Amino acid sequence: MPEDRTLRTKRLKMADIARMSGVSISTVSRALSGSPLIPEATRDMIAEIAKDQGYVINPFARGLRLQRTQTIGVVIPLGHGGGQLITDPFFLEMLGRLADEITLRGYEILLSKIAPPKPGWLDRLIQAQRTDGLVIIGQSDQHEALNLAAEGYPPLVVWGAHLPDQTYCVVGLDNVAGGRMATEHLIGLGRRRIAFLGDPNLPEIGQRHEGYLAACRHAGLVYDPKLDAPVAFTARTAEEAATRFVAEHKDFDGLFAASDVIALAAIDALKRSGRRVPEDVAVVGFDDSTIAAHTHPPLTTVRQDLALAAKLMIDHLFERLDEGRPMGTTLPPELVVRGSTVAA
Amino acid sequence: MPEDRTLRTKRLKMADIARMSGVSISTVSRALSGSPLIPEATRDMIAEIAKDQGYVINPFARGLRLQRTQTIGVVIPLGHGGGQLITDPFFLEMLGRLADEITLRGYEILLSKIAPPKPGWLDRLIQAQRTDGLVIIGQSDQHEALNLAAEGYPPLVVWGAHLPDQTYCVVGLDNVAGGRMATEHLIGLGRRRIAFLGDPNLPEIGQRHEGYLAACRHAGLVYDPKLDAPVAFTARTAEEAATRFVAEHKDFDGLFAASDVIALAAIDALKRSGRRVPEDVAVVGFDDSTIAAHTHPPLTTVRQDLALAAKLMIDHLFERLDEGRPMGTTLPPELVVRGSTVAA
DNA sequence: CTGAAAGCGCTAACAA
DNA sequence: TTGTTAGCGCTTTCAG
Repeated sequence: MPEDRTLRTKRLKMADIARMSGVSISTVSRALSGSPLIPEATRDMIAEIAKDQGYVINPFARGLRLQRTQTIGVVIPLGHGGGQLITDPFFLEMLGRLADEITLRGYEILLSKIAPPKPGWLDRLIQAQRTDGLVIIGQSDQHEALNLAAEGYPPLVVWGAHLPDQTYCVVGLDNVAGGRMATEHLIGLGRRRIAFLGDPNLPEIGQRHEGYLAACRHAGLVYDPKLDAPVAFTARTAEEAATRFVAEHKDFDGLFAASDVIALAAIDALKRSGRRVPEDVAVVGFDDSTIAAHTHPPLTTVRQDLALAAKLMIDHLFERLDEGRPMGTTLPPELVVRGSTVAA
Repeated sequence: MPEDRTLRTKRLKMADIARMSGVSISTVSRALSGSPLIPEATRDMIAEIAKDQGYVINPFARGLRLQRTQTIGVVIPLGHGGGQLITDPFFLEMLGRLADEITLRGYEILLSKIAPPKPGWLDRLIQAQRTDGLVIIGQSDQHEALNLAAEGYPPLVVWGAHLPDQTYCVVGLDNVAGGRMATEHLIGLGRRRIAFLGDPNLPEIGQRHEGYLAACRHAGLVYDPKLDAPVAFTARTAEEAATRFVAEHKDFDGLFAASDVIALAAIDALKRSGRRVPEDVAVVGFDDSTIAAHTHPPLTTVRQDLALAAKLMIDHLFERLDEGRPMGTTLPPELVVRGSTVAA
């Protein structure tokens, strides 16, 4: 197995392979790209020499020439709280799924964390021409920037909320339905004082919040802004808010959290404050992360199918790399009932 | 804010900025790279025009010329089980931490999943010259390949086990100590029939297994190979093995799992088989993933500090990008005791 | 201080 | 069927 030898010191270029094969550079180029102009025998001979030598085409040179990079950019804009770190299991799992889909299609993945997004960040990403297309995980507060960029740059797909005036391609859950579903579940269990935990300035959370409000209204519950805290995607703020709810509102008996991480943090805080879950307060999360099924109590949550979501996003992206202009897909939410709302 | 305008249709190049600024391309190049040859006034003028136009240097052209990419490759070799997907929270969290550290230093991240590693995979990655350096998450079964590649390629850092004949730079836990620690904890609780779950062909797991054996031996326990199952990092195989243990070994009372994911799957299986955790079987995991603190019961586990690990890896990598040749760091494991071994 | 020009490694007319 | 050649967009000698 020649390619298992120790690494040759020199980086080879096509000219080296050409010399070794006794042909010109163009012939090597054509042979390695499988051009029908080159007879099979020559092609195989060159391919073998290249392989033996461990030669790999320099993607920068190739990219410069072809104006294609064989790379998809995966971008995580962190416009809100959560500090600078990518830690929420939701992002991480989505990233893993996207990586699988992109690799499957023979593309490379360039990962960018934008924290915080500064004016022009998306333009710069596009202008740099480092990638053939862009997948944005989460709109954050960048709806306007996305709308502007999408006008002149088709290969862009976003995970997030569907917004009325949006001109870019979005794959996302029906968050209003998800929020309604979660809240109706709590109401159906007889809960009447239902709190909300999550930052509605983020489009997805805003829509989950809408669903929450709609469900409350429909059931004739009074909306109490004191039970509605715009916490970020971090454990700390969620714990503080939950602790405050307990202290200030003895009668609150239900909680809809905008993510599983928030829900877990809140449950911890509730327990510490002496409330039982689900007996005193029933809790619903959002995402159905891997954790949700294993927590104590197991978390009732709204499931997002990230494997499917990632596949759809990349499918759409590749259509857009051609002539297609799919405008996105809305996925149905699914309520997964577990012990945090219904005692086992 | 000019850069918030809609995207210009045309991709600009340096020549365009040169024309607009009334200078030559070389001057623009020098100005944008902050060369002291250019007077500040000219430099600012050019920088402003470039910014106004949303111009960004083409990294492929620059990379081709400079033979530097400003990119670090993060590689996940999946030589073993776990199928083709990146799903284990350990990988995902490590990836997130690395991304933070790399971004911090102004480098881009190229993410590669290698599943399964084929002969020459590492050479090809290196030869492609797409990255200035490589971080490998987990040795998988690629110790030999890493050793060979490291000879001629300094900017390589690996997360994994320290092996005696290793020539590459490794950051990793003292896994033997971790395994011993976990097992001694179980023994200290009076457990005598302790099972192991994990594939010792992976170097890290092999060392945890060594620690497990050493602790058992030291305590005078008889080693029973029937309580030692080489399961992969997936829930399914772990559940099967745990179920089998229960069926075939009525007296087994302790379990050391090579990862938290394995531990959780095993706990599920144990519960389904009617065993109580920790009363009937005490369970220790490994990793202290975010989940561990929230499971039922909360998981006793061996903590790996991934934030620190990621920082060390990237520090070492950048030293190696210069003249430094750090050979790695061994991190101390830390036992976190929770409810899966000691009832609350 | 500034510009002209060579060349990084590759692909694709265009010629032969 | 193959080779010659002109760039892709940038940096950097070298010459003013």
